[in-house]
Amino acid sequence: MTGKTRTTIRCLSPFDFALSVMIFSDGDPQIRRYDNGKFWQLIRVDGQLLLTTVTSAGTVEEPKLIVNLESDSSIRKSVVGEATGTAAFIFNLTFDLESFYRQVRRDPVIAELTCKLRGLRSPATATVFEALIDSIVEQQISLNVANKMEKRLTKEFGEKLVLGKETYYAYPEPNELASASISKLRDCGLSRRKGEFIKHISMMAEEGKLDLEGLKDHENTENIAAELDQIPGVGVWTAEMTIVRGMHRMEAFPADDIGLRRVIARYYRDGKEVTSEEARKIARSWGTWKGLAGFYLIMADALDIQTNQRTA
DNA sequence: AGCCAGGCTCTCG
DNA sequence: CGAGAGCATGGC
Repeated sequence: MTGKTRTTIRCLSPFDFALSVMIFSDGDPQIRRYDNGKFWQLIRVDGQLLLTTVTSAGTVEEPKLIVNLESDSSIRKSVVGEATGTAAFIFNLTFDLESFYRQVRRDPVIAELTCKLRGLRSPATATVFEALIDSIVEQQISLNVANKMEKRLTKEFGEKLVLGKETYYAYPEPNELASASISKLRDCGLSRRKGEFIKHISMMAEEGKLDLEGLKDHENTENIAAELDQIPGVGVWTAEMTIVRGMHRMEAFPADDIGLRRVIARYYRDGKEVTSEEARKIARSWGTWKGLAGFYLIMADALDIQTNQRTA
């Protein structure tokens, strides 16, 4: 028995769906991908895996999303609500972009980019766990290499959903990585060290000694960073990346990030390298959501957008 | 070939 | 304590 259902989501304006999911254009079709107007990935609700396909049915100024859910068993009504809620979280649909735009007016570079990339929202992972594990995988090595390892991790340890002749993989749950052997983690390309950190974190999460998802509810973002920083294998960079990409706390600003420093160098220093201290200084005029401003820079760079503004 | 990639920890001195 | 080595793979 299979289940299929369709629903729509209203979104806070503006929202440019195609622009926001463009980064998944080269994604693995069995894991997470954007292609030909469609975004898809598995979403887990109460242990049930749902192939979630999202398309746009509106405009940037009057956005509306269509969500199709498909599973290998029947889909209950309450599951539909939770799955669409997760989708809304992934795309950060309730964030007030206009007040972000108002805040960055002081900085001519970001202000210009927010006009050219109007409606861009930064996608997040469905769980904090996924953001944290991926960030550990991405420590030090190139994104290209890290992404390959993440795919191997997902296909090796994640649960799969078979629909017709297609197979999809969900991101591994804590228990699935907690019971992984170090040598199998090594086979995914991870260093022994990283394998041990990931296994340890997964065990802590599985045993309830580490409530990663609960961190989302903490008032103070700096406290969350401090708590994450205590975890073995997690430093400032990993904590901030996890907060930004797993919680949508865009007030966090990963100034240590080499990729972010590179785009800051491009748009503010004519390509001349900046230290993390300089990056922080430049970001002072970006208002509350500095992490989101950074994301705009990264996307602008990826799309090779030129700016007229230049600050010396 | 060797160096470097969205870091972090451990070990010396 | 601060500096430095070591780790993993793959692209250039």
